[in-house]
Amino acid sequence: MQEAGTKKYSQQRQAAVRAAAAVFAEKGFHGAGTKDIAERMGIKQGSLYYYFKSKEEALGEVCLYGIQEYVEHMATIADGEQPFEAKLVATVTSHLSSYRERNEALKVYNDERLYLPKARRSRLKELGSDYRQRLEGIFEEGKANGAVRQSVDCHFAAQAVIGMCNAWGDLIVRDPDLDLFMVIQKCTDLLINGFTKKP
Amino acid sequence: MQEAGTKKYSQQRQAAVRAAAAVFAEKGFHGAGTKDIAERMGIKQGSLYYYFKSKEEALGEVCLYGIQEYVEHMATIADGEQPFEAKLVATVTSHLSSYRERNEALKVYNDERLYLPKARRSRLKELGSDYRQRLEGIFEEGKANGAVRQSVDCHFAAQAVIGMCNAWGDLIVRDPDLDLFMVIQKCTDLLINGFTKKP
DNA sequence: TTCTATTTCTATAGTTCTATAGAATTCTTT
DNA sequence: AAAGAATTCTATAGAACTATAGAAATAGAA
Repeated sequence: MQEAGTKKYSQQRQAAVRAAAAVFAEKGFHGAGTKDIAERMGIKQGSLYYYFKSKEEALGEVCLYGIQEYVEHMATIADGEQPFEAKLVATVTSHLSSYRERNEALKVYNDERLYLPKARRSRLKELGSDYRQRLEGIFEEGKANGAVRQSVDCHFAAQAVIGMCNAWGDLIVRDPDLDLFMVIQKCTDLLINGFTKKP
Repeated sequence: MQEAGTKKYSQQRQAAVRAAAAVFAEKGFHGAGTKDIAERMGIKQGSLYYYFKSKEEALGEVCLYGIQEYVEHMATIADGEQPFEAKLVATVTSHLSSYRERNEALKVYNDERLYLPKARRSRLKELGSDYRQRLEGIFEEGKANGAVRQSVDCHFAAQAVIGMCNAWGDLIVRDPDLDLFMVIQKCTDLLINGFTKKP
């Protein structure tokens, strides 16, 4: 069995997670077979179970991989010293870029995580809440220092930003030719005009 | 076999489509079994094939059911005489309300239609394009008569509205206690502030 | 009622999929 | 090179699922 410390093992396991991410993103959790994942790695179906105890575990790993770093990045943004608008731009940029960089894992987190059993979902839930709360905090801070209109509901606003980014993220994953920076720029434009005061 | 004209048949078939919609929305196309759908109708698994030639056909019907009326409604809005803002409000209202009224079918259209074979998807694609184009037209009209800022990209704007509505629609389907009209009001607020000129 | 058409049921063939066991191979270290 | 550990393979049990065929039940019309 695996010695979790092995360098080769963890590299290959990372590859397994990425392969699973790609396949789950394309076919969905239930639509994807363990055979599809294995094939993408160039190994046989049964061999996949050297890396995962079950298909569900694979999904769990993909979701975690998909959201983890990106939540950490949000913490950095939220705790920073920048003004509201810069934080919003940074958030949208980070969120949308991660759809490209980390490939399909974030999409899988969004679309398939509900198929995980509750126990496996709790850690993901924490991370998701963490993200949303920090984003909410950015809006609250913005309201406090006058950048954001008083009528804005911060909880709604955070949800709206996340929802919009995910919707565009879907298109970004599906269409590799879509201009990422164009999308980032237009999204932030919309949000800034939508939430901040006019000079 | 079925005589398509029978009143009872079409009623029961409608029930079958709705049952399929509910199950597909909850478990996804591949995660759902024909048994689940049949059970929800109170019939046995095999009997379902009296109404559908295949599971795929069921999905096709659900998607069609999910988007059809709602596209027709959009045509009415787009061709109307109202000013830009009223059209935008009507669009968002129609879109989000249909997540409640027509239950889960629209969610299924959004999330599962890609699992249909191309042939079956073409009609849906038409309807979807139709919707987006008309929405784009509303923005163009708005630009022409000065309501919408000149810097707005109408194609982007239409996609953003759709994406935002779908994201909230997901939450609306998942959480029946979520206040629909609150969401509608806040979404339109954001969009109007984001896209129109300030007085 | 009796005949006919509609709807549902039972049973099953045939397929596909997950997970496991144990053998075979490859890599690492001594 | 030989031993031991890590990785992959083959083969398969066992479960689940789709779709079909034909029998049974139900409802409607004559």
